[in-house]
Amino acid sequence: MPAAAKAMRRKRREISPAKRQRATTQAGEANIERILDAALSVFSREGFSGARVDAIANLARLSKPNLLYYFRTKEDLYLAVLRRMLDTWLAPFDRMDIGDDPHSALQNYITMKLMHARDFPEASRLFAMEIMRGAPIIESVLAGELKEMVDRKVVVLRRWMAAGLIPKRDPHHLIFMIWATTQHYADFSKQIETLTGRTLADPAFFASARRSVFSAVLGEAKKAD
Amino acid sequence: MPAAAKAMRRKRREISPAKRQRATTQAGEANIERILDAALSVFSREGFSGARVDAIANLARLSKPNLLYYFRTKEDLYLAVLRRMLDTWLAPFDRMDIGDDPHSALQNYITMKLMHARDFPEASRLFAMEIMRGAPIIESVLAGELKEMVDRKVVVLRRWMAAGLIPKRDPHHLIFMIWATTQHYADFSKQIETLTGRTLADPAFFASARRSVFSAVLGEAKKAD
DNA sequence: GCAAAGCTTGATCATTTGGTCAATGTTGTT
DNA sequence: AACAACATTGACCAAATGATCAAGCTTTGC
Repeated sequence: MPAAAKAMRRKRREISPAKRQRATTQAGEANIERILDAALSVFSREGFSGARVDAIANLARLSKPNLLYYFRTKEDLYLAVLRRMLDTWLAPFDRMDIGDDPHSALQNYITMKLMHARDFPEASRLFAMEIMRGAPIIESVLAGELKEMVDRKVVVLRRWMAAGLIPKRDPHHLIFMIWATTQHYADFSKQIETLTGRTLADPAFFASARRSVFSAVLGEAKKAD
Repeated sequence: MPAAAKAMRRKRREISPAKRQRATTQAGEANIERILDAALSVFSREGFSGARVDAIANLARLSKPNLLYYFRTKEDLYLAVLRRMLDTWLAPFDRMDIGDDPHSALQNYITMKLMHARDFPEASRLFAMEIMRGAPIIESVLAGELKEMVDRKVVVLRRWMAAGLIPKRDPHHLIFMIWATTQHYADFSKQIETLTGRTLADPAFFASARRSVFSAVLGEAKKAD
């Protein structure tokens, strides 16, 4: 392959809505699902460069050329996985303030994030890796969609604080604290398990982690829960 | 190279004390320093597989074979970088309780961790990546050295809590919270900068981040500072 | 001044790996 | 049945990349 063509293909691509790969048959749909699952698993562990298309194909019980039939390039596949992950990542945040009082809104969000960390640690790790790489792919999402959401939440949080409903803090740091603490249980689960011998899968451990984050975010001694 | 020999070389190696690479001349020493710096930079961004020896060599202003003269293999280099990083990572934690009252001990540690996040974000990211990969290399350090340290700290924290000097919490979660929140500012700096337009390099932002972590860990409204 | 030890490099290998392609199989539709 | 669209694969390619090596260059110690 001529170097120029390759460079063209490798040109940074933004995350855009559809561009769905092939798939018409029901078998095809199922394959795509399996590929995306496998890809998430491998990418989140090995990173983009470390992931081998071959390994993903095997995990999805497909031959390599067959995988490449559904996703033309490794990068296309990576994009698809990222896009899918972003949806589940952004949705709960967007839904945060819907109703209720500040306390339950925050508690619900934290609980949801922790459940997410417990049930989809790979997605969390993939996100972390992408950010650590400098977010070359999802930069636009961060600066666009996510920033708008955050700006909105900041307004809400300030309102709550002004009304004395939650402790006064810098709203940005508050948000980062929730993200940092909850995602930590997914991203560093290996370390946590080595040090404590426990996992979020253990309900008692989940509960204590939840309480810990609650008290950090909402202040001391919420007897609730 | 025969596949068997390569497999042998790639066999998992533990982190052991010395095994210093070459270097006797002062020029050699300087080169090794430059190589390690460059390697940290590249590894922390691209991961082990994504990092190209060539790129590291260039960054260190050396030819690729010259770099390989100092570190026989890419893996040797990765090990050396990890080992060096672990030292600066573990030391402050080990020093945490030396004197003073609980509050200043924790405050000092948090401040130190935040400074570390500000000044050596690459080291933090490398650590994060290694853990997310499943810690294949530093597993033994986690289970050995680090676990012992943590166990000791947990005892101290419990004592402080029993004496009513700091709020009662699960000590493990407290430690994780400090790590998660402080390292978040290094590992996710890209996201933070995109969302807030600010960096820990900004003293005001550093101070507010510090305050945020303080109040999360030590409870509300420490009027100090 | 000179040998020995350390350092540097251009050229070159061997392997890995993302990606292609032609040929073949399978499924669904009329 | 037969045609078309979709799916699958073995064989293969070209580029990237970790690693080697012989030959030359510097520095150090005596």
